[in-house]
Amino acid sequence: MIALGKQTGYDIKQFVDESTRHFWAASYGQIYPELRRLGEAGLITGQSEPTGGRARTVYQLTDAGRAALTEWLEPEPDPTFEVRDEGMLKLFFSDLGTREQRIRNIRTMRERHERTLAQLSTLEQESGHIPEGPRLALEFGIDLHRGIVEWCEATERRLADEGADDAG
Amino acid sequence: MIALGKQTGYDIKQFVDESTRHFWAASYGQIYPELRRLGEAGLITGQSEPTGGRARTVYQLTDAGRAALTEWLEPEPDPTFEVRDEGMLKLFFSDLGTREQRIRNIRTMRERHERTLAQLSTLEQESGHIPEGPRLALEFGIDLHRGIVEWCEATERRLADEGADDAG
DNA sequence: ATACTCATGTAAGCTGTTACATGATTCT
DNA sequence: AGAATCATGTAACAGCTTACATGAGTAT
Repeated sequence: MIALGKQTGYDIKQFVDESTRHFWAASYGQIYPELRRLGEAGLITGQSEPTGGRARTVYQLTDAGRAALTEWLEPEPDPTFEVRDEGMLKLFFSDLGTREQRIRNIRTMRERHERTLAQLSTLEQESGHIPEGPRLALEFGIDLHRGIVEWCEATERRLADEGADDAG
Repeated sequence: MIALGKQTGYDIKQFVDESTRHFWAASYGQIYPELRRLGEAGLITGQSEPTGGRARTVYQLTDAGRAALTEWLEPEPDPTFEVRDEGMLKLFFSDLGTREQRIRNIRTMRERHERTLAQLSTLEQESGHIPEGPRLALEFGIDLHRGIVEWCEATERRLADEGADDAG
């Protein structure tokens, strides 16, 4: 983030929340201690640059930091891909509930992903020039959540049809 | 899991690893302490049923446990959906590296999701009768990872074409 | 014999969230 | 005057992983 010109912990937090949040979130409780650790490790340096009487520390990469970044950029054979999906967990166990509950659960999932999709689409519209990396990540997110919404729609229809068969 | 007939901590771990793992993982370090806590809360009871000289505790739901489960099954308005995607993070920052590195990164991502897809497909083939909930979760996983693989393929092609333009 | 599976559990540590505390500056 | 934003930071806790320890039963 510092390499992209984000100077302060606050900057980084703002940027994470409007960019990587959907595939890699971060909180102040992570960011500030991490800046301290990166400083101690000699990968970044911080200068105090207050705005008036307001404390403010701006960071830059050191040579060692740039080298570490270059190394990190190299793809690894088995990158972390972890998901925690509460809606899917409830769907998995939905045989223990009612049919109607299962349908409502999928609807709730769909609405959740529709909200995320709307956020990402807004982001896409609002952003003017955007570097290739962030643009690919954004397009990926839109595709992913659209795909999930479509899956929910299709499944809702299927379950509704099966219900109609039962009634008829 | 106990409601689905998984009796021991070991059982639960095995089952998680072949079913919910891709959207909700769990380790022994979570499972055994959680069984103790659920027992203390009066939601489950455990009986010692050794197999020969091998210690073994089988669990069942109490009435309170069944009630808690029924309540949990009800969908919540904003269910957790969290992703940690290291490949996407590297792609996001890929403007700081080389074009060739970016392409290799997407390829690595694709291979990672192809492996997951293969696992899920095998699971689908091998499983005979499977309840609706788990079946929907499995189909979702297959759709999701296939979608990601296709996105990677399309993006790899696009980046390769752009590279060809530059060279020509 | 040997390896694998069944089975239980914990200690140490890492990662990360939530909530709070603090206070200056800027916008309305 | 009051609200929003800029800015830094921590304490307590929640959640989870990794690695280890232990040992019986079962298949090759």
